[in-house]
Amino acid sequence: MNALETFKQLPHKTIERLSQYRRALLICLDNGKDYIYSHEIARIQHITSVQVRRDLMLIGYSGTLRKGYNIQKLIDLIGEIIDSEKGIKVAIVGIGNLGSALVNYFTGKRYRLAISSCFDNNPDKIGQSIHGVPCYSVSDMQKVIQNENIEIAIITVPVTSAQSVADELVKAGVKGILNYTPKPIVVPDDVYLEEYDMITTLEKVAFYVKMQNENSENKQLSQASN
Amino acid sequence: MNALETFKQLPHKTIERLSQYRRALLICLDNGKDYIYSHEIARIQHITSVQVRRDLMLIGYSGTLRKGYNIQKLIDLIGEIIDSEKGIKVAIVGIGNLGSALVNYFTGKRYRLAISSCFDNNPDKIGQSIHGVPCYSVSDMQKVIQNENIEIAIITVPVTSAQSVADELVKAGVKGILNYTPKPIVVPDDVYLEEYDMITTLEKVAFYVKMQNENSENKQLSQASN
DNA sequence: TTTGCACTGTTATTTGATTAACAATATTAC
DNA sequence: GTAATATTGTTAATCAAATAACAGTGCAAA
Repeated sequence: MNALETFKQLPHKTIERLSQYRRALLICLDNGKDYIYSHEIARIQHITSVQVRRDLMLIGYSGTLRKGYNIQKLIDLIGEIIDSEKGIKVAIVGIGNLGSALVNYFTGKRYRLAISSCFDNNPDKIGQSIHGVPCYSVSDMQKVIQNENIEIAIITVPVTSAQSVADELVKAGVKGILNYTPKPIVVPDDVYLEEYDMITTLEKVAFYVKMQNENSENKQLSQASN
Repeated sequence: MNALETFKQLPHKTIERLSQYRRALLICLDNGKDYIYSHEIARIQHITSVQVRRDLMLIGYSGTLRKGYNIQKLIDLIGEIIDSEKGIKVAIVGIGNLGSALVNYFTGKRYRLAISSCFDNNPDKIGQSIHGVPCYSVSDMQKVIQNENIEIAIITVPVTSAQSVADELVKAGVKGILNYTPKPIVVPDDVYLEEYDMITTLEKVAFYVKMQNENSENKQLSQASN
């Protein structure tokens, strides 16, 4: 089995962690560090060192016994796995607060992912530059995406237009979509879709906080009755 | 085992889906629908109907054969599970674009979760109201959180101050933290922590897009050689 | 009736991810 | 040189989640 086949079968969670390892490693490199132990990476990421070693085993990287992993080499290998050689262009559709936050987040970083265009309906924004990224009208979206060869789109429009925007993006030929609206969208199988819903996450936190509160109330009650 | 114990053991993923079911159900209710089948819920959420029925089984809700689930009752039950009777107050720390987006997202909705305060260092923002939510100085954070009895905080500050903000929040007594900065933070065990990293998600999408591209290139190659 | 159908509800199986266990070995301390 | 130690690397076991299989049942149509 060649490298491509191996990488394709990496667990989804491992892919996520590799991205996180790399960011931690880049910081370590900046701090002048050359080698790092699995338990150091683990500590930064709040996971176990076994998990780290297992992930690195899966990508076929070997460290040096009692010396750890060569940071630069590991960064390079992770890059080989998750980056595209030619780079990938990303568009953001919907320049509200969330859209602006994302543009701001990503631009000027050293990633192989470039936010190359953004789209909105607001005439005040069309034609402007958002943190250095040109903003176009949504009506020009298909044209721009094809001309610029944009492969990934992030949807941050109001929930009501999420599906229609997604449909257009698919027509324009994007290969991956990241949907930040709270409504699930439908895309063909050959378009990779990732969805994230902030409300759900907050409600989840609230649930576990509630559970803990009820827990400690119960404890107090049972203590009082003793 | 009482209801509390049952709910506490629900799978994390089920909790997330319950939050999503409820939002879908509220929309159905607004549309004048009374009953809904598991496969209808499944279709909206892009999951299988078995998954839906299994989740509802876990929370002990029974539908009516050949009629489906009573939407209002199901909404109420989900509320009993994930909402706190008294409501929970939430603070947002860091009113950049992402912070504003979140305030905007949550306020005025019918959730039992209220964004009651936000915090920033920028003097232009302190004392102002952000989408109707008062903005205080970070230096007053502990005081405000305790006075207002805020239990959950969302961190959207620049990554460099994430940990120190978290430390203060813990000292102030929050029970749950949602960290949107790309760096993992450390909190005591009794504080529920949820972290989300947009860069990781985008890199993950990029990875799968890359895989698909290489896949189709290979296919073309092998077709060409035939 | 009674037969088929369209649902729900539950248990069993499979899959995916994490954790545990431990073998292998270079380095250090003595 | 030898024993102890700290590390990596791999396989085995466990845990969590999703899926499959199917039993149960009321309604509708014949």
